[in-house]
Amino acid sequence: MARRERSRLPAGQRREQIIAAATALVAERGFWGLSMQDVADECGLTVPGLLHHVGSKDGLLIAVLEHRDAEDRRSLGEPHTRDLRDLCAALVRRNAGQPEIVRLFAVLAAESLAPDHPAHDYFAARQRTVLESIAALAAPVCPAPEALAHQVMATMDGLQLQWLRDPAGTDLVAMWRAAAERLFAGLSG
Amino acid sequence: MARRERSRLPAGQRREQIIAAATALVAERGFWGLSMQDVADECGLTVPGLLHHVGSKDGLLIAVLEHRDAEDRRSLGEPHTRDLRDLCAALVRRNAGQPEIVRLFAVLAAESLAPDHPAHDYFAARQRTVLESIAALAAPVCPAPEALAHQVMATMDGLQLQWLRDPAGTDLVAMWRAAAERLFAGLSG
DNA sequence: GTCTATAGGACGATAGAC
DNA sequence: GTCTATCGTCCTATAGAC
Repeated sequence: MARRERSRLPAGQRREQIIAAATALVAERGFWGLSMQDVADECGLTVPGLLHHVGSKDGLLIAVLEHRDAEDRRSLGEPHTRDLRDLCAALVRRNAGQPEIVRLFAVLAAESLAPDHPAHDYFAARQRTVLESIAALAAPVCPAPEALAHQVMATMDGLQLQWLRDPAGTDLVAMWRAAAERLFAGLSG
Repeated sequence: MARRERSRLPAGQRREQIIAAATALVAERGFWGLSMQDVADECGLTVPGLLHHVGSKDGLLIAVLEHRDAEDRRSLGEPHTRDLRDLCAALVRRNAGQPEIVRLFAVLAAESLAPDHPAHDYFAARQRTVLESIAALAAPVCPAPEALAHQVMATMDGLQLQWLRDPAGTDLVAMWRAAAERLFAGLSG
């Protein structure tokens, strides 16, 4: 990566730029493999300049994840007002258009299994809420909503990994369509 | 981790010890997060002593993966002589007893999405062969064996991630049993 | 087969000037 | 808001003795 031009920016813009650069680099290398130097270079900053904005390397990761959450809330609306089948399809369609974000989550989800990873608690909480949301949506039409929730989440995560590993030879939306048919076959809804 | 006693060992035993230690540490931190110093400490060696056996850090990872492959071949027998449903159940049962190995693969599978990761090609090839094996087993009893293969692999990988994140609150074998019912419901076999 | 010694960097973070 | 300078630590890898 070439070092960019240096210039003075307002703090808000600079922060956005930093988060965008860090998102790409964390998706590529994970958190353990991320270097502040690379992020700084990408932004046309020195490392102390970068640290002025995010405080520490952990702070940078937290900023990235919080920014993602805000984006998600803005774009997805109220999940509990939708049908489970439609919600999943919409989610898959959206993910198919932003492989870099999907990769960010895939890499961090695995890396953060380690209890001392800075995103460990974040991903533990995320798993709980995702499973609960799916189960709540499935409850009216399924006799075992928790079991279905586990399977739905697993299928989405697993298919995404396959797709990220072979984006050219693989169609995420098509794979999900086929999988959903089996997943939702017996539902009364 | 405390530094162990130093002693001279035959090369074969030392290699096994190194691979065991590295397996645990890679599962914990991934490859980018692995340090040769930690592996050496765990084995009661200095870093140059460790490098004498594995050549380089990449060489250590390759040794770990090759050792896993050998173990798998020894323990699983000929996969194509079995029924798909039974094979999956056996695999899940086995994985439920070795969370550390499952974590090794989960972490490396995500990390190795990066094209310059030393295990990138390994995991790309692995995905191809796993999908082909499942599809071959499914072909006699399923009209769309490739689609089923994607879904079976995705479900196993995804459930394993959920289980690793919450081993106490989650039962891998039970989750798979419930999922398999939906997965294999319409099969003619 | 294992060591000591060391090269040669990269790392995250801080202090303080501007 | 960004810099220079620097600290102390960690890293992989090599050379050569034993």
